[in-house]
Amino acid sequence: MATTPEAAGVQRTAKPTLNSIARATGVSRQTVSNLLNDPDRVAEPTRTLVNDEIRRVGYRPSAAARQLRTRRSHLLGFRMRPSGDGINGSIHDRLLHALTARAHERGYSLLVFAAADDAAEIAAYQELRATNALDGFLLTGTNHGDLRSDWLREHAIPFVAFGRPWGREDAATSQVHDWIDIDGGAGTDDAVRTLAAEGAARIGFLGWPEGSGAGDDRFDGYLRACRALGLPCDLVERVEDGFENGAEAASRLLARGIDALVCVSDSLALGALAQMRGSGREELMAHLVGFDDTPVARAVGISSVDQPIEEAARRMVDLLVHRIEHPDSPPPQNPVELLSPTVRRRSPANTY
Amino acid sequence: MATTPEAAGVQRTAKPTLNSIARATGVSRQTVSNLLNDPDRVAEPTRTLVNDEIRRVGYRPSAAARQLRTRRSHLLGFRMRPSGDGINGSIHDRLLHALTARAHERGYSLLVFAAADDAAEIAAYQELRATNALDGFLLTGTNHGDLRSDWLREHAIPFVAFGRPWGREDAATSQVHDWIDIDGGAGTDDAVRTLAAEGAARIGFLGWPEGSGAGDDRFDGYLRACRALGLPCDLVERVEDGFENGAEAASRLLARGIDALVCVSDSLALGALAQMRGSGREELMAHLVGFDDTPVARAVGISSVDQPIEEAARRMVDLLVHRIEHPDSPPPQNPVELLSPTVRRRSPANTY
DNA sequence: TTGTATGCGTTATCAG
DNA sequence: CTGATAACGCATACAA
Repeated sequence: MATTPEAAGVQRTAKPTLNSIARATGVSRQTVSNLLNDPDRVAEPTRTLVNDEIRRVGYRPSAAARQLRTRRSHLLGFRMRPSGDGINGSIHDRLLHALTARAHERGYSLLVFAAADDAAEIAAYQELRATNALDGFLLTGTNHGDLRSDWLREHAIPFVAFGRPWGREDAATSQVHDWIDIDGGAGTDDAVRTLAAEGAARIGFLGWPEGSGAGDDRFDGYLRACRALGLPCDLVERVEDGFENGAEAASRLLARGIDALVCVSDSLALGALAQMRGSGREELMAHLVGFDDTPVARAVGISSVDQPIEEAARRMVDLLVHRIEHPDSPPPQNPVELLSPTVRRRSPANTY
Repeated sequence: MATTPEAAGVQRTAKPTLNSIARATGVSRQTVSNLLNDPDRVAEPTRTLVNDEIRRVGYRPSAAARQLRTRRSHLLGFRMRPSGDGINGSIHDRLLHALTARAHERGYSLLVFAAADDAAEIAAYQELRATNALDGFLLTGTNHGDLRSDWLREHAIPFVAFGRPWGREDAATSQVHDWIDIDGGAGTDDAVRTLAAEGAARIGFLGWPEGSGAGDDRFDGYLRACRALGLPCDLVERVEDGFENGAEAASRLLARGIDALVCVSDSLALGALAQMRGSGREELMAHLVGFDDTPVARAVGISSVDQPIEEAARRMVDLLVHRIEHPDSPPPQNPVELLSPTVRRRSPANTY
């Protein structure tokens, strides 16, 4: 890689270091260090002098050296999940992006890693923690009896989850660990009420099989609203996620007579939409609500429950950073938080 | 952080280090180091002795210390792009996942960062390179006169792009920098031929406005195939990406009389599909081809050009790692590579 | 084959 | 308010 010196006029100087700028300004090395970490400790004459030199040479502290000394990497771990359906997966993408942005604002970076299953994820924690000294982890997709959170807690590793610790009676308020979640039940509740206010009397529910935390939660919201409104609450189909399944289940619901439909995902909603059209029940298309407000729903014009992902990401990072930087002071914000989603009302594109 | 010693029975031992396991086994510190970096240099009796101890205490080398010494972080940078349309965005997600997995196999991790535009991305390179000592970068979405690649090249920072250096006559073979790309033109070419073989005579093209590398490339493929086949090649609409735009443009194409349609994205294809149905031209839906083979296309049953993203990711990582670890030996693989996509033929779900 | 010395860039401790 | 000294964990000549 022998670059001829004259060829690179721009920046042929060696990488600036604490030492080099100390020499250049005639102060000692730790004065420079102090200036960076605790500016008030250094008096005015030297302060600007050193500051100017720092800017002049474009000095940036070495994360490795700092990490070696402070045992902090300023790195947060995030596991990449397989794209899955992809329609709903876009929300994962959105979360990652929001987390990255917020972490950056707080002086942290995200280290992403792939893991096939939860066991592999735990192994990754261990490895990343030991070698790369990750300061904490951001979890997604918590499920019943989640092994990951247990492991992390046992090892006293800071983390915050997107999703409640499901499977506990007190899931919605449980403080077994820090978490931020979206109140899915409130979303379906709201959807039912919106539909009912528009005149729907037989509102169907198209959800996931019993057993998934988020799915059950959304089902509960449907139940709650229908009962409160005195509407039938047995127009229910619960199937695995996916377009095809949505279409099939919707056809059964259609046969039983519904005049509106709430779905727990946009994949299912899209399938239902197709079924409605296929069955010549186009008038129902405007009374269909999906979940996640994915780009597909926006494009096709399906109403959907919009989750405040960016807000959730902000809180997750803030909470985690607090746990890392002030391990034994209580966080300024609630360590468990249920955020409310919003129903985005729209009607299928007229051409569609 | 005062944890009572007796409370934590599990692992109260200090973090194992090169020194600690050297002491425990009675050898010197660098013997242990050697064992790790060049196992052959240490003789059999000691080898297993030390190895056992390493496993016993679960020793893992400190990345920070190693990085400080070797000036290598084993970290690769990847910029998160805004989700955008989201339909097409899922391919970005897929790429990131594949890159992460391959990097892991090669002993590297991905550091993701957010940047609003290319200028911010360059600033991020500089910062991440200086502080976190990233070994290299993975670029996506190269465009005409890309500033990022120029900057990286000037600063001799290893990188590989997903996308050609557009805007050069020799884009398809240009070696101005390492890149892997999908041969979009081959994809549309293939799509046209497939459609023609099935009897289509007036094949339309729904693409992006002139000026985007990938878009022009795909248009070229269409042109090439139509001319070779003696088919009209002027049934063209070029609009900004999106469902609505796709629907509108498709209606114009429909009016001009087409019997098949090739689109440069699944968003556009989905819009076109809607338009076809809305216009009572359902028979055309089976002769529609999108691009990227996104989950939406799979769900709805739109044919689509599938890009070998995983393959591309594998090559990108391998190439970049080679550049990092063997800066002046030529890479074993071609530093620029055009991968062929595959047309996934399907027909719209019958219920849809 | 194994051990000794030294330095990577930073922060912490404790003098002056 | 400033500066000397030590240490973080590892790798790399070099010497034995």
